[in-house]
Amino acid sequence: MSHVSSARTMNRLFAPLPYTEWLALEPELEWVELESGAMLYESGVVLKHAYFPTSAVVSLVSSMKDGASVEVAVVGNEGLVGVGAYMGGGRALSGAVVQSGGHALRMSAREIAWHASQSDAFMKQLLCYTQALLTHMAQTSACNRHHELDQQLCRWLLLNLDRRDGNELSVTQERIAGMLGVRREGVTGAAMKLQKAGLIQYRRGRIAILDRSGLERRSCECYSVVRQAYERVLGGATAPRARMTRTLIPISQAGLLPAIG
Amino acid sequence: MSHVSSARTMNRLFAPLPYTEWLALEPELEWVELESGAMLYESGVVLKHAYFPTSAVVSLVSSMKDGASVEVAVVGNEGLVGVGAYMGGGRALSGAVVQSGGHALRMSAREIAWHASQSDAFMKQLLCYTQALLTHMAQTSACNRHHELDQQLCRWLLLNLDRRDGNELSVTQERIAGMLGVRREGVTGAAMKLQKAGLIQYRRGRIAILDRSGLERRSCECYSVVRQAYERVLGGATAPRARMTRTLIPISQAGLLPAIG
DNA sequence: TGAAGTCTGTTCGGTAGCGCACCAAGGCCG
DNA sequence: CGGCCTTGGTGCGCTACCGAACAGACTTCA
Repeated sequence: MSHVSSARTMNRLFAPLPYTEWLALEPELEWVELESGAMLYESGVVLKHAYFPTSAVVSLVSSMKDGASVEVAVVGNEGLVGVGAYMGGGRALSGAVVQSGGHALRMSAREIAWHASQSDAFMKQLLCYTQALLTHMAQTSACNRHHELDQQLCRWLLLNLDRRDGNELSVTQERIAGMLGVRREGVTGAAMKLQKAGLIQYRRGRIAILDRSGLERRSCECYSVVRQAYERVLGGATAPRARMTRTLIPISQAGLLPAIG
Repeated sequence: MSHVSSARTMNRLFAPLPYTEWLALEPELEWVELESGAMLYESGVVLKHAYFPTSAVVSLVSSMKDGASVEVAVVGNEGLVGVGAYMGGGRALSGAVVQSGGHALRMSAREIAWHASQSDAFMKQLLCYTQALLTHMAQTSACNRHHELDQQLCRWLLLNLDRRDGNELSVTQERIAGMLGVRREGVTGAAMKLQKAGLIQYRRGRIAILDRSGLERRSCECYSVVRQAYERVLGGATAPRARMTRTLIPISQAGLLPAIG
């Protein structure tokens, strides 16, 4: 697995670690491929692993008995899925669904708890991320309550775009509806508004973003609040992923990424 | 301040600490009185203190530019307000409003960060609480989206009751509306439903709970999910506060608690 | 006792989103 | 090619909640 040695640059939590501490973590990391739509775990279960997405994007979802659900946060290569693994209890605080297929590094819950307790630098990274996650969740909650559907859709698209390559998302309106906690028809309506405004283009499970800054303008304040929360906590080198990776050589990822979808 | 020595039993986070670690923390704790309605801090500011409520109850609130707001969690003597103080960044992730007046212990942000890094047991308590808080926030978010106002009101009343003495809350409908992120009139309607059902009695800024188990039945699942999250993480000794304190000698608190309201 | 302020109850029109049912258009596969 | 499944677009009645305005009731304090 020669990929693992480059993992440090592919999940941003690892980047600031001293080299010696990285060496201790590396043997515990395992590459996994996450398929779009897969459920990593359900709320409340005992966590076996924590996942550090590299190219994948994962949604944290809170769901009710009757099947209704809402996304409470999104995780890309700036964070990890399964914070419960090092916070005690070791249980999942919400469900985790792969929003957009790709790769991740995973570490067993036991190992991550152990290494967090041993390495101050690693723990600091985990805690900083968790704090940003709290902000993310709080803002999402307020946004769901007060803002209109098309604004929420803008926020959702932007937060997902920032965690992916390219300017297209492979997602059905049905899935988005589940994340925003509304009906599919509602998303249809909101998406059409954005399409008529020339911001996006929708075609059967694929959304192409035509005007990103237009989306940002149309979005509510929540997007930038959340984004700033991550930037503040993770340091300056946190430009949106799309911008970051555009300057990378795509070949290094060609071997990792199958057709996105 | 002879009260401080009893603080260990009055905020549950301290209870499980080894005695020697408690001795290290105690000198840093300061009693403060929190007045109902006071804002401890606003979202995003640099935290000066973290607060460990004893008899007070504090709401964590996410608010938008236009003044709209939602409560994302409630904190009583099972937790602390200002988790950002030990998570890096040191900034408030949300606003904090005193929901119900009373007392709290506070510690400077610097000291709490320092002691958390020094004491594994203390850090464990903090992290366990933070995990429960995450669950609380996730569930609240889903509840706000999917459940009806009178169910949400039940949840809100119960979560606040569990963190207070007695079976009365001193709170205006206006304030509740701000917490649930709805209009005051909506709360009036929901409260009247509950009153007609014989569950509560409302009179000008005071709600008396007439039938607690009825409220629990009428509430959505969210109340019990949240409550179990705290019980699981904080250990078995986490009966609702109302039940717990009914068996305590009230004299020890008479000196602390002014007229509630 | 009276006036001012606070809190709750009520009304009325407007609207965003729900639930349901149905159709139309891709895309997939035999 | 034709059938099937998935996905997206539409219409319609309904309900919960919004926005604003106002009246009544309780509390406080002069």
